[in-house]
Amino acid sequence: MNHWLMKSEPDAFSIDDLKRKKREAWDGVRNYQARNFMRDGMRPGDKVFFYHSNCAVPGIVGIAEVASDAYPDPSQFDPESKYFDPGSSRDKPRWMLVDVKFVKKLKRTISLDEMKNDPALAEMPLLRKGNRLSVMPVDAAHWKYILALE
DNA sequence: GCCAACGTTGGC
DNA sequence: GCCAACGTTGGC
Repeated sequence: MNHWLMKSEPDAFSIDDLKRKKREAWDGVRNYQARNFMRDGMRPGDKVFFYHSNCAVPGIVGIAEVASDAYPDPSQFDPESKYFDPGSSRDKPRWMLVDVKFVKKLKRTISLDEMKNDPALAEMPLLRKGNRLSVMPVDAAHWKYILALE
């Protein structure tokens, strides 16, 4: 089983939104590397750190679980959607997504600041300078370590 | 709101 | 295939 981290802006979709809806199609990813992680790396049952970005205290706020295999992101075909991609087609869909389901909220936010200041986490992809990926893998060791911080 | 660090696009 | 221009992400 693999572990992941997925970013979301809480103003757009927060951990509380996922808790309320229980399950959500993770649409709108328009980065090839992030797509490849979802398409090629994720399997149902994989665990996910839910990360809030672009907010007062960015950090890990909860845990989710991959709830489907990857399938074409419907929003790429919808001209009304802001995620519409005229370069994609139903024959050859460019963008894939997975469903994720709510597992739990952490008792507290494991903030980006805290992780940045922890030498044990220095090698996390999340903390690499300039990393803007919204979907990325998490080492099993880092996963375990962060859970213990809660 | 600013801007650094990217990724993508398109002219050549 | 290079690279300048442009758009986006996301911390601050």
